[in-house]
Amino acid sequence: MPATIRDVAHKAGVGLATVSRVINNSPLVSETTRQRVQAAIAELHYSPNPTARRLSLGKTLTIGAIVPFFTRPSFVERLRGVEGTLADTAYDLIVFNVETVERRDRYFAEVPRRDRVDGLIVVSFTPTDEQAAVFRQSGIPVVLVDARHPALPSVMEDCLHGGQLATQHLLNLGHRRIGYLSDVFDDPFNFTSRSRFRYEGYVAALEAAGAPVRADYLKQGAHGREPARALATELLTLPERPTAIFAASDTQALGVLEAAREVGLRVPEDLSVVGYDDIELAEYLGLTTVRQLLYESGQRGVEILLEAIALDVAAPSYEALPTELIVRRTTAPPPTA
Amino acid sequence: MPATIRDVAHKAGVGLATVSRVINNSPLVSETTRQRVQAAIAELHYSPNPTARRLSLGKTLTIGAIVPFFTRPSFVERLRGVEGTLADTAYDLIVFNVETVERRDRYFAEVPRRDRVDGLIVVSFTPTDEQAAVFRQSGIPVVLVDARHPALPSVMEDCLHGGQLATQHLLNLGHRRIGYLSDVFDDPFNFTSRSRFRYEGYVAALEAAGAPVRADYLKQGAHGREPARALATELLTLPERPTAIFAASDTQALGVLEAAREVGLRVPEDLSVVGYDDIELAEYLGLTTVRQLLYESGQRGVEILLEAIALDVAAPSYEALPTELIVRRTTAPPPTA
DNA sequence: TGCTATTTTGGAACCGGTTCCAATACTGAA
DNA sequence: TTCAGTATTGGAACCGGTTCCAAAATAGCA
Repeated sequence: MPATIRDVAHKAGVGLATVSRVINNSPLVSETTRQRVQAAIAELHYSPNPTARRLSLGKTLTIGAIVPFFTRPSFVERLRGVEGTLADTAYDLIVFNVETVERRDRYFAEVPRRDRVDGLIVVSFTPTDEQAAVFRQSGIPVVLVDARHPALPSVMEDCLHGGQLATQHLLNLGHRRIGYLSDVFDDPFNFTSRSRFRYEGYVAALEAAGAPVRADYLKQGAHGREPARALATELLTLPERPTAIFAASDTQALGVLEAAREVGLRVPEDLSVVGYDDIELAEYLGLTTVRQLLYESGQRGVEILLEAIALDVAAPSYEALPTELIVRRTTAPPPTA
Repeated sequence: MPATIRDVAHKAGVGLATVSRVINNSPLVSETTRQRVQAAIAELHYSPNPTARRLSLGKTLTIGAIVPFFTRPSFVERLRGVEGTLADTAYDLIVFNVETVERRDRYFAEVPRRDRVDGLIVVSFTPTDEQAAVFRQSGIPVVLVDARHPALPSVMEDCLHGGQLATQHLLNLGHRRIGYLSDVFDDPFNFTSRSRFRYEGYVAALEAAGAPVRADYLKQGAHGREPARALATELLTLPERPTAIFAASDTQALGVLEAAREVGLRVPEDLSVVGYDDIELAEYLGLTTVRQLLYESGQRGVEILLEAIALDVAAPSYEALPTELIVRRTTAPPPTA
């Protein structure tokens, strides 16, 4: 059995309060006593029991992260930012992976409790107003990463700007007929108001350039390469097909590339394609895309959370992370230009 | 402040021991008392404080997972198996991500402690004998997933068989000059005895078929596409180049494909390529590869761990998970055949 | 009805820390 | 040398559960 603080106190010939002070390096201990206690600690290989500490302090010294972390690589990268930032603190990270709506609801109900975690990071889920209210009433700070709610602190990349960047790039190349392809704006997970913001950026860029925003150039479907391929085929067989397609994710951009191949269009000569996310594959395939600060988003989320814990307030806030356009080999001037 | 067990006891007019019995549905409570207590619990929205429970029980109700989880997609998939299996139990999962040797050593030293976790899953690290000894002395069960050590319970795919499968496939197609490309057998993380086992499978298959095992057909270097590309180029510019290359990972197989393209060899007409892992990209590119039961490996690891915790013994064991050959479009008979 | 056997029940100790508060040990000045 | 004032120290209560053990309540049987 491991040594307890009482064993140390006994061996060092001091009271337990003194040992506790040494452990938490309080200045209220004389140098000689400190050394005596430290010798005892070393001799007994003592290290404080975390559970007892938690109970006594009334804190869990634990941060929870609710993440759909396996469904897309970008979530994993954000989680990595969370883990990496927490690793240098005294907090443990408990991971709650969500792959179904049921699991999400279960975690949303069970995890945000004072005696379970000291703070909670929620990645890529936009809570409903009721859920946000539950978070607020839980008494622990909850920070959203890659999502946004007016009642909660949020860190999110600037999708609107990202959409603008991508579209502007295509406009600069001379494109005027630019399609937009994404998953549906409202899915059961509430993932994707992101693609809505990207769409808004797309629209803003088009309007600023005086280019038409055509309803038949907007295609939406389930997430994934295959559905995107089908949608892209529809776009590319329109009587007046777009000369460029902006896909709301790289995965979907892959579907677009496939569709182009099938239809017999060369990329980028006949068709320009821009993705979003900059997944590993994007570099391999030379896909022009928008890169987000994924790791940093998790990092900032944790920083905000730890601050909220320290100050015991979690004021709603919104922090936008910049995005960056990565120009590779799938974009070029339109064929007629 | 949330209600405590004493609040419930007071409200229900019973002693705390009785409330505790109701919570842990002990049979030693009369039906009427049980209902009275349950009413009080419901009314106060009581739920037991996990930290207090842990301290009292002397268990952490927590499982730790030390994983290099972001460095490769396959690790994430295994971790997913761990998380998914734990989600239906009373255990929390604390994740320790390792990206540097320092972090690994720190976690190996700090995490396997009775008062920290009840059990530990170590993914994709082969411990040294000293490390294994530390694990055993920690007093908590430690299960290796995707690694193996004679002193510890281990779950690992049958690499040898995987290597055999891939090589046999190429032999069946008529290849006799088959190269093997992998990372070095010993790296600082001790990841890769896996590629050694795969190599052994490769050798076994060649020998069984009476095909030559040539030293100049074995190339090793750092993991990653780029180093693999360089190594493959060496292989492909040999005076008598191999007609097929078996790469120890899909990532490295990508490098082989690039090298083939640069050297002007068509795949699979001039060169057959087999990878290992079946990463997402493999399907996209039509890469023939060996698939492992990644999710299942994490799952089995947890099952073994929970059993060891329940029985309070962690006998060394080794469980091999089957592998499967996925034939796609990068393998064909050799050009001369 | 009386007495033992069996259920139920509650008190109190315990898990291993932290911290308030009073007690003790020092310090320097008078 | 005495005494106030400060620096150290230790005892005990507390965090919120679980569980041993003895006591109380009920049941069963003569």
